[in-house]
Amino acid sequence: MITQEPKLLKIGQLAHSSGVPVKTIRYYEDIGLLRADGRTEGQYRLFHDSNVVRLGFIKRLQGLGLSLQEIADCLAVYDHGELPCKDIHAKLAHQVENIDRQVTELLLLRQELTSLLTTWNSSPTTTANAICPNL
Amino acid sequence: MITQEPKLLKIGQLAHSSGVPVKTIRYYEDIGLLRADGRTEGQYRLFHDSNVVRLGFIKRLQGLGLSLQEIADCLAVYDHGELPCKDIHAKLAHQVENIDRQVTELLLLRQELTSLLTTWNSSPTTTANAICPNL
DNA sequence: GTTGACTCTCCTGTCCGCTGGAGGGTTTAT
DNA sequence: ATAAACCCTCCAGCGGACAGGAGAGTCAAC
Repeated sequence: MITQEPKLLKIGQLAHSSGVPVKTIRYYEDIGLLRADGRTEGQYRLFHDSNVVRLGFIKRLQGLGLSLQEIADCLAVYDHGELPCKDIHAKLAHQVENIDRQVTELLLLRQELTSLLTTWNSSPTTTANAICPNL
Repeated sequence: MITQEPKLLKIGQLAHSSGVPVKTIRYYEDIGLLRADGRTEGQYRLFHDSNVVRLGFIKRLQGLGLSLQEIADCLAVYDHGELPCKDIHAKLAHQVENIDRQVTELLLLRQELTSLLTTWNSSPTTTANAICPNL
């Protein structure tokens, strides 16, 4: 039986191996995204190393425009596999819908931009259309 | 020849027909997204009605997560069809890349979330995995 | 056992994108 | 002529997501 030791990290180590600043980690703990798994005698936070992954997850969600509050909701799914699930399930489903909407809008914008670009390319320096009509 | 009268709107009218609050319009003017096309005797702003469209554009871009600064850059394309274009062209192209990246990430997240949802559905109330392993 | 790096709490400041309010002038309708 | 609605400027504040720094305690190494 392989004893997989769950390493405990001090905040600086966690910061280092997650790429998230110490200050931010403390902030996340404050608002409940994270929980230290203990403290030393001298009140140093100790984090289970799984928090490296957790922070990665947070950062990924955040990179997609979710607010920390929304991320907290998502994390609740992981933390309590428990049964306020109904709400959370709905929320997640809702998020998925949001994503779909976002994607289609993005694609639309993408098209607009690229068409703008090609217009720009084809009429290289036509100062004529100084006040662009295609707005 | 059809004389297309360019209507001038007071800020309230512009607000009404664009759906953007008066305060916000003034703010946008402050930071240079918009320009009043004149003032009355008594210093009331007057806006060309094309600004209705302009505000719509701004709001759409904003809805897609662009900062007001980035939007300003985009608008510069319209306003000066002029030749800092090189930078702006690059920026727009960059935006397109960003969009692509965002879309792929969104789709990835979407998949994660849906798989989470289905897992949840299939194992209805398995309190067993209270601390979810698939983080 | 002392130095230097690390950490603690608490408080303040920053940037963004507004929003609210005070205090006061302007337009428009009647 | 007056009231209601509208507009002006300026300044303050707010929520989100941190970052900076003061002042003090702790840990690890030599």
